Amino acid sequence: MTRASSRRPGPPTRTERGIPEATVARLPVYLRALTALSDSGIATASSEDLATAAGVNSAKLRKDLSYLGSYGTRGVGYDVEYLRYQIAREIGVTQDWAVVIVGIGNLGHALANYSGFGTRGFRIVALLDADPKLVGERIGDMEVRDFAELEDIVERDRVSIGVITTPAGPAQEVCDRLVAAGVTSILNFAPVVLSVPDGVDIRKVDLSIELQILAYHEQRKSGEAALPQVPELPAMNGLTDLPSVGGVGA
Amino acid sequence: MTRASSRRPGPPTRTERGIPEATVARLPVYLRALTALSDSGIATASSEDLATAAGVNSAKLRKDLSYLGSYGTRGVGYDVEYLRYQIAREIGVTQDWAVVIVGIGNLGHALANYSGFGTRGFRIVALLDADPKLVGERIGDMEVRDFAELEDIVERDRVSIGVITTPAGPAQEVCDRLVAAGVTSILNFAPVVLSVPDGVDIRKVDLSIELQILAYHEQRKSGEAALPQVPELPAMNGLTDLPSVGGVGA
DNA sequence: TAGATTGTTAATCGATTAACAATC
DNA sequence: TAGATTGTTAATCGATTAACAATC
Repeated sequence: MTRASSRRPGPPTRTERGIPEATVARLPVYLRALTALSDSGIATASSEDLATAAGVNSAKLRKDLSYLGSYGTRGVGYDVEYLRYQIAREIGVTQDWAVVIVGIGNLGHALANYSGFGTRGFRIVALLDADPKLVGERIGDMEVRDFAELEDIVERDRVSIGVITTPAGPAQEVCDRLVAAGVTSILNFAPVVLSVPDGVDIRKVDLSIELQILAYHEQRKSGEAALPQVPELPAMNGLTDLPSVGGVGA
Repeated sequence: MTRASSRRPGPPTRTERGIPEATVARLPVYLRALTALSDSGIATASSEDLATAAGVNSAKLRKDLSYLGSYGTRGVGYDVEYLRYQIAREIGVTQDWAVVIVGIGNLGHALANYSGFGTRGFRIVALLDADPKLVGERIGDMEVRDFAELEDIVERDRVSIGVITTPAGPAQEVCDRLVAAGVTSILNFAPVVLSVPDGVDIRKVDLSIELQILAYHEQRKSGEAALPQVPELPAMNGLTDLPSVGGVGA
C-alpha cells in the first residue's frame, strides 16, 4: 500500500464550507472506519464497504463525501489511505489540538488516562482542579495543577478546547473562566446547560440523558400490555402516587 | 408546593406513541430543568421560563410538550411538579431500571462511582469484568463480578440495560453476550460500531468523536486566512506530506 | 373584561434516501 | 466494450420555527 502523496483530484475547488452538521458528525465515524480498513491492509474500498464499516447506508455515505470533493473513482471505489487523509484534513486532526481537562474527579481521571485520548489529533496539556488536595497528584505522566493557572496555560499552550468534568455546581463558572481565558470549544460532561457567547462551540456528553432515552424506548418495548420491568423481587417501595424522580424529591 | 396528586387533565387519551425522536432526546433535558426549578421552590413556570432553563426556544418546547398531552394552563403556564411527573412517567423513570456495567477499567470505574447514576430511575445491579485480577475488587458498595455470571444476573435481576465500557476489541462480543442474555438496550462507550438485531436499541457515547466535531469547527474559526493552531513551539514534526492520523499510521 | 400564555397550524428548513446518468 | 461504482439530482421525510386562535 503506497502513500497517496500530495496529488489532488480533478477540481479541488469545492466550497470548503457549509458542510451540513449531520455530515460533520459522521466524518469522524468514517475516519475510524477507514483506519480499521487500513489496519486490515485493505487499500481500496467501495462506498458499500465503507458504509458497512461505518454503520450507515451507502447513499448517505456518498452524499456526505460529496461535500468534501470527488475523492473516489467511478467503477473502482475509494483509495483508503487517500480518503483517510482527506477526511482527517477536513476535520482538522492533521493538526494537534491542545486540550485542558478541568475537574479531576472519577471521570476526569478516567479521561486523563484514556490512552491516546481517543484518536491522534489531540494533546492534553493540563489537568486542572481547584481542590488543593488534588493539586500535585500524578496521573500517568501528568500532574494535576491548580485551576488558578488556567489563564497562563491557555495562553502559553494555545489551548482552544476545554473539557469540563466538574460537578454541575461549578460548571458554569469554570466555563466562563475557560471562555474568558480564550478557549473557544468546550466539551461538557457536567449535567447542566451551559451558556456561552457566540463564537464558542459547546458539545455535551450526558450519561443520564442517554440512559433516559434508552429507558423511554425500553418502556415501549415491554408494551402497555406486557408486565412492566418494575423490580418485583424487592417490591418494598410502596409509592403509588408520585415517586421522587429527577433529583431531589418533592 | 403541594403534590400534584393523581388528577389527570382534560382528555388524557393521546396517542401515547409516535413521539418524534428529537423530542424524546429533549425530554430528559426538560425533566432536569423542571427538577432545578422545583429545587428553587418555583411552583409554576411558563414555556418561556422552562425553555430558558432547558436551553431551547419556547416554540420548540411547547411543540415537544404537546406530544405528551395538554399539561399546561393557558394564561398561566405549567405546574412544575405535575409536569415533572408527567415527563418522568413518559420517559419511564418512575420505574427503576436495572443496569449492568461491563468493563471495569478507568471509565467503568468512574461510572460505577457516579453518584446516583445520574438521575433516579436506574440501579446498577452488577459490575462485570472478564479479568480475574479485577474480579472481587470493591467499588463503593459493590464488588466486581466475573463476566461469566452475566446470564444469571440478567435473568435474576431482570436487567434490560447494559453499559459497555470495555476497549474496542471485545466490545462486539460483549454486546452479543448481553443481547443473548436478554438485554435489549445498550449504551456503548467503546469506540466501535456495534451491530445488534432488530428490537435492541443502542446508543453511543464517544469522546473522540465529540472532540473531532469540535476540532472541525475550531479549524474554521481560525480561518484559512488566520494562522493555524498548529503548536509552533515544539515544531519538530517534519511531516510535510501525509501525517499519521486516526490510529495506526500509514 | 383585559392580559397572558398555551396548543396547534402552516411555512420553512435541513437531512435522508432512491435512482440513475456520468464515467472509470 | 461491458461491468462496476461514483457523484448528483430530485423526491421524501422529519424537525424547527413563527404566528396566532383558543382559552385560562
